[in-house]
Amino acid sequence: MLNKIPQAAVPRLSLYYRALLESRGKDYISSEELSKLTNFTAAQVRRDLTYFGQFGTPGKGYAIEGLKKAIVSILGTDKNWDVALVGVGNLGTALLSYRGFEQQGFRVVCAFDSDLRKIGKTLEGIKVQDTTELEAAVKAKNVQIAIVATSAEGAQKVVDILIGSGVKAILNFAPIRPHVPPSVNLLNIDLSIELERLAYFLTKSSG
Amino acid sequence: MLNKIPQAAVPRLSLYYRALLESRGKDYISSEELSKLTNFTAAQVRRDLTYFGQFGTPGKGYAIEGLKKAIVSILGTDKNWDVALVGVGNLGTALLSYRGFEQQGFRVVCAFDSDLRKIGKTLEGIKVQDTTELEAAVKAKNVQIAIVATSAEGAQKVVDILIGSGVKAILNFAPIRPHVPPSVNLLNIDLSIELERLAYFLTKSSG
DNA sequence: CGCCCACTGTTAAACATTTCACAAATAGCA
DNA sequence: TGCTATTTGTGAAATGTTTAACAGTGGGCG
Ligand SMILES: NC(=O)c1ccc[n+]([C@@H]2O[C@H](COP(=O)([O-])OP(=O)(O)OC[C@H]3O[C@@H](n4cnc5c(N)ncnc54)[C@H](O)[C@@H]3O)[C@@H](O)[C@H]2O)c1
Ligand SMILES: NC(=O)c1ccc[n+]([C@@H]2O[C@H](COP(=O)([O-])OP(=O)(O)OC[C@H]3O[C@@H](n4cnc5c(N)ncnc54)[C@H](O)[C@@H]3O)[C@@H](O)[C@H]2O)c1
Repeated sequence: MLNKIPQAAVPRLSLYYRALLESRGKDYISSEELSKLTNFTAAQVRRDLTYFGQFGTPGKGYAIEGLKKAIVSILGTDKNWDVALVGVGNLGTALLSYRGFEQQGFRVVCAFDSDLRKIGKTLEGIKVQDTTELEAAVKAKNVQIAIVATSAEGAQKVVDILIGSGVKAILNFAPIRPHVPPSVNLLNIDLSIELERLAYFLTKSSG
Repeated sequence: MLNKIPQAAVPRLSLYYRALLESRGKDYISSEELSKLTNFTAAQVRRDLTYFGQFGTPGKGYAIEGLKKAIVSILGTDKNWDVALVGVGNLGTALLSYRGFEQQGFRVVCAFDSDLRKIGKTLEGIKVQDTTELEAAVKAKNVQIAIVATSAEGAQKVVDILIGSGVKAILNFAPIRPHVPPSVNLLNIDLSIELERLAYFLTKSSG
Protein backbone atom coordinates (compact mmCIF):
# COMPACT_ATOMS: atom_id res chain seq x y z
CA MET A 1 0.00 0.00 0.00
CA LEU A 2 1.37 3.37 -1.03
CA ASN A 3 1.25 5.88 1.74
CA LYS A 4 0.31 8.98 -0.22
CA ILE A 5 -3.33 9.16 -1.23
CA PRO A 6 -4.25 11.58 -4.03
CA GLN A 7 -6.92 13.98 -2.87
CA ALA A 8 -9.02 13.12 -5.90
CA ALA A 9 -9.23 9.49 -4.86
CA VAL A 10 -11.59 10.30 -1.98
CA PRO A 11 -14.53 11.60 -4.04
CA ARG A 12 -14.00 8.68 -6.41
CA LEU A 13 -14.52 6.40 -3.43
CA SER A 14 -17.92 8.03 -2.95
CA LEU A 15 -18.74 7.32 -6.58
CA TYR A 16 -17.65 3.69 -6.31
CA TYR A 17 -19.98 3.40 -3.35
CA ARG A 18 -22.89 4.76 -5.37
CA ALA A 19 -22.13 2.26 -8.11
CA LEU A 20 -22.16 -0.54 -5.54
CA LEU A 21 -25.60 0.56 -4.38
CA GLU A 22 -26.84 0.02 -7.93
CA SER A 23 -25.35 -3.48 -8.00
CA ARG A 24 -27.94 -5.29 -5.95
CA GLY A 25 -28.46 -9.02 -6.47
CA LYS A 26 -24.83 -9.92 -7.01
CA ASP A 27 -22.27 -10.96 -4.44
CA TYR A 28 -19.10 -9.94 -6.25
CA ILE A 29 -18.15 -7.19 -8.67
CA SER A 30 -14.95 -6.85 -10.71
CA SER A 31 -12.91 -3.72 -11.23
CA GLU A 32 -13.94 -4.01 -14.88
CA GLU A 33 -17.62 -3.83 -13.96
CA LEU A 34 -17.04 -0.94 -11.58
CA SER A 35 -15.17 0.75 -14.40
CA LYS A 36 -18.22 0.50 -16.66
CA LEU A 37 -20.50 1.87 -13.98
CA THR A 38 -18.33 4.82 -13.06
CA ASN A 39 -16.44 5.66 -16.27
CA PHE A 40 -13.12 5.44 -14.49
CA THR A 41 -10.60 2.92 -15.83
CA ALA A 42 -10.43 -0.51 -14.22
CA ALA A 43 -6.80 0.15 -13.33
CA GLN A 44 -7.81 3.30 -11.52
CA VAL A 45 -10.53 1.49 -9.60
CA ARG A 46 -8.03 -1.12 -8.40
CA ARG A 47 -5.38 1.47 -7.65
CA ASP A 48 -7.80 3.66 -5.72
CA LEU A 49 -9.06 0.80 -3.60
CA THR A 50 -5.54 -0.35 -2.73
CA TYR A 51 -4.76 3.13 -1.42
CA PHE A 52 -7.07 2.23 1.44
CA GLY A 53 -6.49 -1.51 1.85
CA GLN A 54 -6.90 -4.87 0.17
CA PHE A 55 -10.52 -5.61 -0.49
CA GLY A 56 -10.51 -7.90 -3.51
CA THR A 57 -10.24 -11.60 -4.13
CA PRO A 58 -8.16 -12.58 -7.18
CA GLY A 59 -10.27 -14.50 -9.65
CA LYS A 60 -13.57 -13.28 -8.13
CA GLY A 61 -13.51 -9.55 -7.67
CA TYR A 62 -14.73 -7.47 -4.73
CA ALA A 63 -17.38 -8.74 -2.31
CA ILE A 64 -20.03 -6.05 -2.72
CA GLU A 65 -21.33 -5.94 0.84
CA GLY A 66 -17.85 -6.07 2.30
CA LEU A 67 -16.59 -3.30 0.05
CA LYS A 68 -19.58 -1.13 0.86
CA LYS A 69 -18.87 -1.53 4.58
CA ALA A 70 -15.20 -0.77 4.00
CA ILE A 71 -15.93 2.41 2.06
CA VAL A 72 -18.38 3.84 4.59
CA SER A 73 -15.87 3.07 7.30
CA ILE A 74 -13.06 4.83 5.40
CA LEU A 75 -15.19 7.87 4.59
CA GLY A 76 -16.70 7.95 8.06
CA THR A 77 -20.23 7.86 6.70
CA ASP A 78 -21.03 4.96 9.01
CA LYS A 79 -21.17 7.56 11.78
CA ASN A 80 -23.66 10.39 12.12
CA TRP A 81 -22.30 13.90 11.72
CA ASP A 82 -23.90 16.96 13.23
CA VAL A 83 -23.68 20.03 11.03
CA ALA A 84 -24.08 23.73 11.83
CA LEU A 85 -25.46 26.03 9.15
CA VAL A 86 -24.53 29.71 9.17
CA GLY A 87 -26.45 32.06 6.88
CA VAL A 88 -30.11 31.21 6.37
CA GLY A 89 -30.74 33.14 3.16
CA ASN A 90 -31.87 31.77 -0.17
CA LEU A 91 -29.17 29.15 -0.38
CA GLY A 92 -29.07 28.31 3.32
CA THR A 93 -32.81 27.71 3.32
CA ALA A 94 -32.51 25.37 0.35
CA LEU A 95 -29.75 23.43 2.08
CA LEU A 96 -31.76 23.27 5.30
CA SER A 97 -34.76 21.80 3.55
CA TYR A 98 -32.71 19.25 1.61
CA ARG A 99 -33.43 15.79 2.96
CA GLY A 100 -30.70 14.03 1.00
CA PHE A 101 -27.93 14.82 3.48
CA GLU A 102 -29.60 12.94 6.33
CA GLN A 103 -29.58 9.77 4.29
CA GLN A 104 -25.79 10.05 4.20
CA GLY A 105 -25.59 10.63 7.92
CA PHE A 106 -25.27 14.42 7.88
CA ARG A 107 -27.80 16.25 10.04
CA VAL A 108 -28.13 20.00 10.37
CA VAL A 109 -28.61 20.47 14.12
CA CYS A 110 -28.43 24.25 14.37
CA ALA A 111 -28.70 27.29 12.15
CA PHE A 112 -27.55 30.87 12.59
CA ASP A 113 -28.08 34.24 11.01
CA SER A 114 -27.30 37.83 11.90
CA ASP A 115 -30.50 39.24 10.40
CA LEU A 116 -33.14 40.00 13.02
CA ARG A 117 -35.88 39.14 10.53
CA LYS A 118 -34.59 35.58 10.37
CA ILE A 119 -33.57 34.97 13.97
CA GLY A 120 -36.25 33.09 15.89
CA LYS A 121 -37.92 31.62 12.82
CA THR A 122 -38.23 27.86 12.76
CA LEU A 123 -37.38 26.08 9.50
CA GLU A 124 -37.51 22.32 9.11
CA GLY A 125 -37.71 22.01 12.87
CA ILE A 126 -34.58 24.11 13.40
CA LYS A 127 -34.88 27.43 15.20
CA VAL A 128 -32.62 30.06 13.64
CA GLN A 129 -30.34 31.52 16.32
CA ASP A 130 -28.39 34.76 16.49
CA THR A 131 -24.79 34.45 15.32
CA THR A 132 -23.73 35.72 18.74
CA GLU A 133 -24.86 32.33 20.07
CA LEU A 134 -22.82 30.43 17.48
CA GLU A 135 -19.76 29.72 19.57
CA ALA A 136 -21.63 28.55 22.65
CA ALA A 137 -24.03 26.36 20.68
CA VAL A 138 -21.35 24.72 18.55
CA LYS A 139 -19.20 24.03 21.59
CA ALA A 140 -22.14 22.63 23.56
CA LYS A 141 -23.13 20.29 20.75
CA ASN A 142 -19.54 19.48 19.80
CA VAL A 143 -20.31 20.15 16.16
CA GLN A 144 -17.39 19.35 13.85
CA ILE A 145 -18.78 20.30 10.42
CA ALA A 146 -20.19 23.69 9.41
CA ILE A 147 -21.73 25.03 6.24
CA VAL A 148 -21.17 28.73 5.55
CA ALA A 149 -23.85 30.32 3.36
CA THR A 150 -23.53 33.91 4.48
CA SER A 151 -22.76 36.88 2.30
CA ALA A 152 -19.13 37.24 1.21
CA GLU A 153 -18.63 40.08 3.70
CA GLY A 154 -19.62 38.01 6.72
CA ALA A 155 -17.87 34.80 5.74
CA GLN A 156 -14.34 35.27 7.10
CA LYS A 157 -15.62 36.46 10.46
CA VAL A 158 -18.00 33.51 10.67
CA VAL A 159 -15.21 31.09 9.73
CA ASP A 160 -13.02 32.56 12.48
CA ILE A 161 -15.75 32.04 15.06
CA LEU A 162 -16.34 28.49 13.84
CA ILE A 163 -12.67 27.61 14.14
CA GLY A 164 -12.53 29.17 17.58
CA SER A 165 -15.47 26.97 18.52
CA GLY A 166 -13.70 23.76 17.53
CA VAL A 167 -15.16 23.16 14.08
CA LYS A 168 -12.68 21.18 12.02
CA ALA A 169 -14.37 20.99 8.59
CA ILE A 170 -16.12 23.75 6.65
CA LEU A 171 -18.10 23.81 3.43
CA ASN A 172 -18.10 27.40 2.21
CA PHE A 173 -20.45 28.84 -0.40
CA ALA A 174 -19.45 32.47 -0.10
CA PRO A 175 -17.34 33.71 -3.02
CA ILE A 176 -14.20 34.30 -0.99
CA ARG A 177 -11.36 32.03 0.10
CA PRO A 178 -11.39 32.19 3.89
CA HIS A 179 -8.12 31.71 5.72
CA VAL A 180 -8.03 28.64 7.92
CA PRO A 181 -5.22 26.88 9.81
CA PRO A 182 -3.89 23.62 8.34
CA SER A 183 -5.73 21.62 10.99
CA VAL A 184 -9.07 22.70 9.51
CA ASN A 185 -10.38 21.30 6.24
CA LEU A 186 -12.07 23.88 4.07
CA LEU A 187 -13.90 23.16 0.82
CA ASN A 188 -15.11 26.05 -1.29
CA ILE A 189 -18.13 25.74 -3.53
CA ASP A 190 -17.79 28.73 -5.79
CA LEU A 191 -20.57 28.73 -8.35
CA SER A 192 -19.51 31.91 -10.12
CA ILE A 193 -16.13 30.33 -10.77
CA GLU A 194 -17.78 27.16 -12.09
CA LEU A 195 -19.83 29.25 -14.52
CA GLU A 196 -16.68 31.05 -15.58
CA ARG A 197 -15.05 27.70 -16.27
CA LEU A 198 -17.97 26.89 -18.56
CA ALA A 199 -17.69 30.29 -20.25
CA TYR A 200 -13.98 29.66 -20.82
CA PHE A 201 -14.76 26.32 -22.43
CA LEU A 202 -17.36 27.88 -24.71
CA THR A 203 -15.09 30.78 -25.62
CA LYS A 204 -12.19 28.48 -26.37
CA SER A 205 -14.32 26.08 -28.45
CA SER A 206 -16.04 28.62 -30.62
CA GLY A 207 -13.10 30.97 -31.19
CA MET B 1 3.93 29.54 -24.39
CA LEU B 2 3.27 25.89 -23.62
CA ASN B 3 0.34 24.52 -25.50
CA LYS B 4 -1.19 22.34 -22.79
CA ILE B 5 -3.15 24.23 -20.19
CA PRO B 6 -3.89 22.44 -16.92
CA GLN B 7 -7.60 22.40 -16.21
CA ALA B 8 -6.96 23.77 -12.74
CA ALA B 9 -5.36 26.90 -14.15
CA VAL B 10 -8.73 28.22 -15.35
CA PRO B 11 -10.41 28.65 -11.94
CA ARG B 12 -7.14 30.14 -10.68
CA LEU B 13 -7.48 32.76 -13.38
CA SER B 14 -10.85 33.67 -11.88
CA LEU B 15 -9.20 34.05 -8.49
CA TYR B 16 -6.42 36.23 -9.88
CA TYR B 17 -9.12 38.42 -11.37
CA ARG B 18 -10.82 38.78 -8.00
CA ALA B 19 -7.50 39.73 -6.45
CA LEU B 20 -7.03 42.38 -9.14
CA LEU B 21 -10.43 43.84 -8.28
CA GLU B 22 -9.20 44.36 -4.73
CA SER B 23 -6.08 46.15 -5.98
CA ARG B 24 -7.57 49.50 -6.82
CA GLY B 25 -5.38 52.59 -6.77
CA LYS B 26 -2.28 50.97 -8.19
CA ASP B 27 -1.22 50.69 -11.82
CA TYR B 28 1.00 47.63 -11.59
CA ILE B 29 1.05 44.47 -9.49
CA SER B 30 3.84 41.90 -9.20
CA SER B 31 3.45 38.13 -9.17
CA GLU B 32 4.71 38.32 -5.60
CA GLU B 33 1.84 40.59 -4.60
CA LEU B 34 -0.69 38.45 -6.44
CA SER B 35 0.80 35.49 -4.60
CA LYS B 36 0.11 37.14 -1.24
CA LEU B 37 -3.46 37.96 -2.23
CA THR B 38 -4.34 34.51 -3.56
CA ASN B 39 -2.12 32.15 -1.56
CA PHE B 40 -0.74 30.59 -4.70
CA THR B 41 3.04 30.75 -5.19
CA ALA B 42 4.48 33.60 -7.25
CA ALA B 43 5.94 31.03 -9.65
CA GLN B 44 2.51 29.55 -10.18
CA VAL B 45 0.99 32.97 -10.83
CA ARG B 46 3.60 33.69 -13.51
CA ARG B 47 3.35 30.21 -15.03
CA ASP B 48 -0.45 30.34 -15.11
CA LEU B 49 -0.51 33.71 -16.83
CA THR B 50 2.01 32.62 -19.45
CA TYR B 51 -0.25 29.69 -20.36
CA PHE B 52 -2.52 32.33 -21.86
CA GLY B 53 -0.06 34.93 -23.11
CA GLN B 54 2.56 37.43 -22.02
CA PHE B 55 1.04 40.12 -19.89
CA GLY B 56 3.86 41.33 -17.68
CA THR B 57 6.62 43.87 -17.87
CA PRO B 58 9.94 42.75 -16.39
CA GLY B 59 10.96 45.05 -13.58
CA LYS B 60 7.42 46.43 -13.11
CA GLY B 61 4.93 43.61 -12.94
CA TYR B 62 1.51 43.34 -14.55
CA ALA B 63 -0.53 46.37 -15.60
CA ILE B 64 -3.66 45.85 -13.52
CA GLU B 65 -6.24 47.21 -15.93
CA GLY B 66 -4.67 45.46 -18.89
CA LEU B 67 -4.49 42.14 -17.07
CA LYS B 68 -8.10 42.43 -15.97
CA LYS B 69 -9.17 42.99 -19.58
CA ALA B 70 -7.04 40.07 -20.70
CA ILE B 71 -8.54 37.70 -18.14
CA VAL B 72 -12.16 38.56 -18.87
CA SER B 73 -11.40 38.13 -22.54
CA ILE B 74 -9.82 34.71 -21.96
CA LEU B 75 -12.62 33.52 -19.71
CA GLY B 76 -15.29 35.00 -21.95
CA THR B 77 -16.81 37.00 -19.11
CA ASP B 78 -16.63 40.12 -21.22
CA LYS B 79 -19.64 38.72 -23.07
CA ASN B 80 -23.12 38.11 -21.68
CA TRP B 81 -24.22 34.52 -21.36
CA ASP B 82 -27.83 33.41 -21.35
CA VAL B 83 -28.52 30.52 -19.02
CA ALA B 84 -31.41 28.06 -18.86
CA LEU B 85 -32.43 26.66 -15.47
CA VAL B 86 -34.10 23.26 -15.28
CA GLY B 87 -35.68 22.24 -11.97
CA VAL B 88 -37.21 25.05 -9.94
CA GLY B 89 -37.26 23.36 -6.53
CA ASN B 90 -35.54 24.53 -3.38
CA LEU B 91 -32.14 24.83 -4.95
CA GLY B 92 -33.33 26.07 -8.34
CA THR B 93 -35.31 28.84 -6.67
CA ALA B 94 -32.25 29.92 -4.67
CA LEU B 95 -30.16 30.01 -7.82
CA LEU B 96 -32.84 31.96 -9.68
CA SER B 97 -32.99 34.62 -7.00
CA TYR B 98 -29.22 34.97 -6.77
CA ARG B 99 -28.20 38.31 -8.19
CA GLY B 100 -24.47 37.64 -8.13
CA PHE B 101 -24.38 35.78 -11.43
CA GLU B 102 -25.62 38.75 -13.42
CA GLN B 103 -22.67 40.80 -12.22
CA GLN B 104 -20.44 38.23 -13.92
CA GLY B 105 -22.45 38.35 -17.12
CA PHE B 106 -24.57 35.24 -16.55
CA ARG B 107 -28.30 35.78 -16.87
CA VAL B 108 -30.98 33.15 -16.33
CA VAL B 109 -33.35 33.78 -19.24
CA CYS B 110 -35.69 30.80 -18.89
CA ALA B 111 -36.67 28.23 -16.29
CA PHE B 112 -38.36 24.85 -16.57
CA ASP B 113 -40.02 22.31 -14.35
CA SER B 114 -42.15 19.22 -14.85
CA ASP B 115 -44.31 19.84 -11.78
CA LEU B 116 -47.69 21.37 -12.63
CA ARG B 117 -47.70 23.26 -9.36
CA LYS B 118 -44.62 25.15 -10.46
CA ILE B 119 -45.31 25.66 -14.17
CA GLY B 120 -46.75 29.09 -14.87
CA LYS B 121 -45.44 30.70 -11.70
CA THR B 122 -43.30 33.77 -12.17
CA LEU B 123 -40.12 34.02 -10.10
CA GLU B 124 -37.71 36.92 -10.38
CA GLY B 125 -39.43 37.95 -13.57
CA ILE B 126 -39.00 34.51 -15.14
CA LYS B 127 -42.09 32.47 -15.94
CA VAL B 128 -41.56 28.79 -15.21
CA GLN B 129 -42.27 26.74 -18.33
CA ASP B 130 -43.12 23.09 -18.82
CA THR B 131 -40.11 20.90 -19.58
CA THR B 132 -41.86 19.89 -22.81
CA GLU B 133 -41.12 23.43 -24.01
CA LEU B 134 -37.43 23.15 -23.11
CA GLU B 135 -36.06 22.18 -26.50
CA ALA B 136 -37.99 24.79 -28.45
CA ALA B 137 -37.22 27.61 -26.02
CA VAL B 138 -33.53 26.84 -25.75
CA LYS B 139 -33.19 26.59 -29.53
CA ALA B 140 -35.12 29.82 -30.08
CA LYS B 141 -32.97 31.72 -27.58
CA ASN B 142 -29.75 29.98 -28.63
CA VAL B 143 -28.91 29.28 -25.01
CA GLN B 144 -25.49 27.69 -24.56
CA ILE B 145 -25.31 27.18 -20.78
CA ALA B 146 -27.78 25.26 -18.64
CA ILE B 147 -28.07 24.60 -14.92
CA VAL B 148 -29.68 21.30 -13.93
CA ALA B 149 -31.30 21.34 -10.49
CA THR B 150 -33.84 18.58 -10.95
CA SER B 151 -34.16 15.43 -8.91
CA ALA B 152 -31.58 12.72 -9.63
CA GLU B 153 -34.17 10.68 -11.51
CA GLY B 154 -34.98 13.41 -14.01
CA ALA B 155 -31.43 14.63 -14.58
CA GLN B 156 -30.14 12.34 -17.35
CA LYS B 157 -33.28 12.84 -19.43
CA VAL B 158 -33.06 16.60 -18.99
CA VAL B 159 -29.38 16.57 -19.95
CA ASP B 160 -30.20 14.59 -23.10
CA ILE B 161 -32.83 17.14 -24.11
CA LEU B 162 -30.44 20.01 -23.41
CA ILE B 163 -27.73 18.48 -25.57
CA GLY B 164 -30.25 17.81 -28.34
CA SER B 165 -31.18 21.48 -28.13
CA GLY B 166 -27.64 22.67 -28.69
CA VAL B 167 -26.54 23.42 -25.13
CA LYS B 168 -22.78 23.05 -24.88
CA ALA B 169 -22.09 23.61 -21.19
CA ILE B 170 -23.96 22.23 -18.19
CA LEU B 171 -23.73 22.81 -14.45
CA ASN B 172 -25.34 19.84 -12.76
CA PHE B 173 -26.46 19.71 -9.13
CA ALA B 174 -28.22 16.34 -9.22
CA PRO B 175 -26.26 13.57 -7.47
CA ILE B 176 -25.61 11.55 -10.61
CA ARG B 177 -22.94 11.76 -13.33
CA PRO B 178 -24.87 12.33 -16.54
CA HIS B 179 -23.39 11.01 -19.76
CA VAL B 180 -22.48 13.72 -22.26
CA PRO B 181 -20.53 13.67 -25.53
CA PRO B 182 -16.99 15.11 -25.49
CA SER B 183 -18.20 18.25 -27.26
CA VAL B 184 -20.24 19.20 -24.19
CA ASN B 185 -18.66 20.50 -21.01
CA LEU B 186 -20.27 19.16 -17.87
CA LEU B 187 -19.43 20.26 -14.33
CA ASN B 188 -20.97 18.40 -11.43
CA ILE B 189 -21.61 20.08 -8.10
CA ASP B 190 -22.16 17.18 -5.79
CA LEU B 191 -22.69 18.42 -2.26
CA SER B 192 -23.11 15.01 -0.67
CA ILE B 193 -19.73 14.03 -2.00
CA GLU B 194 -18.20 17.24 -0.65
CA LEU B 195 -19.60 16.48 2.79
CA GLU B 196 -18.21 12.96 2.53
CA ARG B 197 -14.80 14.41 1.74
CA LEU B 198 -15.06 16.43 4.94
CA ALA B 199 -16.15 13.33 6.88
CA TYR B 200 -13.15 11.45 5.49
CA PHE B 201 -10.84 14.20 6.64
CA LEU B 202 -12.35 14.19 10.14
CA THR B 203 -12.25 10.40 10.35
CA LYS B 204 -8.64 10.27 9.21
CA SER B 205 -7.53 13.03 11.58
CA SER B 206 -9.16 11.76 14.74
CA GLY B 207 -8.41 8.06 14.31
C1' DC C 1 -4.56 -32.84 -5.31
C1' DG C 2 -3.01 -30.16 -9.03
C1' DC C 3 -4.08 -27.48 -12.93
C1' DC C 4 -6.29 -23.61 -15.13
C1' DC C 5 -8.65 -19.39 -15.20
C1' DA C 6 -9.95 -14.87 -13.72
C1' DC C 7 -8.87 -11.14 -11.44
C1' DT C 8 -6.34 -8.52 -8.03
C1' DG C 9 -2.38 -5.91 -6.37
C1' DT C 10 1.74 -3.78 -7.70
C1' DT C 11 5.86 -2.47 -10.25
C1' DA C 12 7.31 0.37 -13.74
C1' DA C 13 6.42 3.63 -17.27
C1' DA C 14 3.96 7.46 -18.99
C1' DC C 15 1.94 11.58 -18.31
C1' DA C 16 0.73 15.95 -15.95
C1' DT C 17 1.50 19.69 -12.88
C1' DT C 18 4.14 22.45 -9.78
C1' DT C 19 8.32 24.37 -8.09
C1' DC C 20 12.92 25.96 -8.62
C1' DA C 21 16.31 28.87 -10.21
C1' DC C 22 18.09 32.04 -13.34
C1' DA C 23 18.82 34.33 -17.94
C1' DA C 24 16.65 37.96 -20.30
C1' DA C 25 14.15 42.09 -20.33
C1' DT C 26 12.71 46.57 -18.87
C1' DA C 27 12.45 50.80 -16.06
C1' DG C 28 14.64 54.27 -13.65
C1' DC C 29 18.36 57.05 -12.78
C1' DA C 30 22.97 59.24 -12.80
C1' DT D 1 24.14 56.29 -22.59
C1' DG D 2 25.44 52.85 -19.29
C1' DC D 3 24.56 50.83 -14.91
C1' DT D 4 21.59 48.85 -11.33
C1' DA D 5 17.47 47.07 -9.33
C1' DT D 6 13.61 44.55 -10.20
C1' DT D 7 10.61 41.22 -11.95
C1' DT D 8 9.13 38.54 -15.79
C1' DG D 9 9.10 34.23 -18.58
C1' DT D 10 10.81 29.72 -18.95
C1' DG D 11 13.98 25.58 -19.23
C1' DA D 12 14.87 21.90 -16.12
C1' DA D 13 14.00 19.33 -11.96
C1' DA D 14 10.92 17.71 -8.71
C1' DT D 15 6.74 16.10 -7.50
C1' DG D 16 2.29 14.01 -8.10
C1' DT D 17 -1.13 11.16 -10.65
C1' DT D 18 -2.76 7.91 -14.01
C1' DT D 19 -2.17 4.18 -17.13
C1' DA D 20 -0.18 -0.04 -18.67
C1' DA D 21 1.39 -4.50 -18.09
C1' DC D 22 1.95 -8.57 -15.68
C1' DA D 23 3.41 -11.56 -11.71
C1' DG D 24 1.10 -13.69 -8.16
C1' DT D 25 -2.97 -15.33 -5.74
C1' DG D 26 -7.00 -17.68 -4.76
C1' DG D 27 -11.09 -20.29 -6.33
C1' DG D 28 -13.25 -23.74 -9.01
C1' DC D 29 -13.09 -28.00 -11.17
C1' DG D 30 -11.64 -32.36 -13.00
N1 LIG E 1 -28.13 31.69 -3.82
C1 LIG E 1 -27.34 31.23 -4.74
O1 LIG E 1 -27.79 30.59 -5.66
C2 LIG E 1 -25.86 31.45 -4.70
C3 LIG E 1 -25.10 31.17 -5.81
C4 LIG E 1 -23.72 31.38 -5.76
C5 LIG E 1 -23.13 31.85 -4.61
N2 LIG E 1 -23.89 32.11 -3.54
C6 LIG E 1 -23.25 32.60 -2.33
O2 LIG E 1 -23.77 31.94 -1.20
C7 LIG E 1 -23.94 32.85 -0.14
C8 LIG E 1 -25.38 32.86 0.28
O3 LIG E 1 -26.18 33.22 -0.82
P1 LIG E 1 -27.70 33.59 -0.65
O4 LIG E 1 -28.28 33.73 -1.98
O5 LIG E 1 -28.34 32.64 0.30
O6 LIG E 1 -27.61 35.02 0.01
P2 LIG E 1 -28.68 35.71 0.96
O7 LIG E 1 -28.35 37.14 0.99
O8 LIG E 1 -30.05 35.28 0.58
O9 LIG E 1 -28.37 35.06 2.37
C9 LIG E 1 -27.24 35.37 3.11
C10 LIG E 1 -27.64 35.22 4.57
O10 LIG E 1 -26.48 35.32 5.37
C11 LIG E 1 -26.81 36.12 6.49
N3 LIG E 1 -25.57 36.68 7.03
C12 LIG E 1 -24.80 37.67 6.55
N4 LIG E 1 -23.76 37.89 7.36
C13 LIG E 1 -23.89 37.03 8.39
C14 LIG E 1 -23.13 36.75 9.55
N5 LIG E 1 -22.01 37.44 9.82
N6 LIG E 1 -23.56 35.77 10.39
C15 LIG E 1 -24.67 35.08 10.10
N7 LIG E 1 -25.41 35.28 9.03
C16 LIG E 1 -25.02 36.25 8.18
C17 LIG E 1 -27.76 37.16 5.96
O11 LIG E 1 -28.52 37.72 7.00
C18 LIG E 1 -28.60 36.34 5.01
O12 LIG E 1 -29.69 35.75 5.67
C19 LIG E 1 -23.47 34.19 -0.65
O13 LIG E 1 -22.14 34.40 -0.25
C20 LIG E 1 -23.55 34.06 -2.13
O14 LIG E 1 -22.57 34.83 -2.77
C21 LIG E 1 -25.25 31.92 -3.55
N1 LIG F 1 -31.42 21.63 -2.02
C1 LIG F 1 -30.18 21.35 -1.68
O1 LIG F 1 -29.64 21.94 -0.79
C2 LIG F 1 -29.43 20.27 -2.39
C3 LIG F 1 -28.24 19.79 -1.84
C4 LIG F 1 -27.53 18.81 -2.50
C5 LIG F 1 -28.00 18.31 -3.69
N2 LIG F 1 -29.13 18.77 -4.20
C6 LIG F 1 -29.61 18.21 -5.46
O2 LIG F 1 -30.06 19.24 -6.28
C7 LIG F 1 -31.22 18.83 -6.97
C8 LIG F 1 -32.36 19.78 -6.64
O3 LIG F 1 -32.55 19.81 -5.25
P1 LIG F 1 -33.81 20.50 -4.62
O4 LIG F 1 -33.63 20.50 -3.15
O5 LIG F 1 -34.07 21.78 -5.27
O6 LIG F 1 -34.95 19.46 -4.96
P2 LIG F 1 -36.50 19.75 -5.15
O7 LIG F 1 -37.20 18.45 -5.07
O8 LIG F 1 -36.92 20.85 -4.26
O9 LIG F 1 -36.58 20.31 -6.63
C9 LIG F 1 -36.41 19.51 -7.74
C10 LIG F 1 -37.26 20.13 -8.83
O10 LIG F 1 -36.97 19.48 -10.06
C11 LIG F 1 -38.21 19.28 -10.73
N3 LIG F 1 -38.04 18.19 -11.68
C12 LIG F 1 -37.92 16.86 -11.46
N4 LIG F 1 -37.80 16.20 -12.62
C13 LIG F 1 -37.82 17.13 -13.59
C14 LIG F 1 -37.75 17.07 -15.01
N5 LIG F 1 -37.59 15.92 -15.63
N6 LIG F 1 -37.81 18.23 -15.70
C15 LIG F 1 -37.95 19.41 -15.05
N7 LIG F 1 -38.02 19.53 -13.72
C16 LIG F 1 -37.98 18.39 -13.01
C17 LIG F 1 -39.19 18.96 -9.64
O11 LIG F 1 -40.51 19.19 -10.08
C18 LIG F 1 -38.75 19.95 -8.56
O12 LIG F 1 -39.40 21.19 -8.70
C19 LIG F 1 -31.52 17.42 -6.52
O13 LIG F 1 -31.02 16.51 -7.46
C20 LIG F 1 -30.78 17.30 -5.23
O14 LIG F 1 -30.36 15.98 -5.00
C21 LIG F 1 -29.85 19.74 -3.57
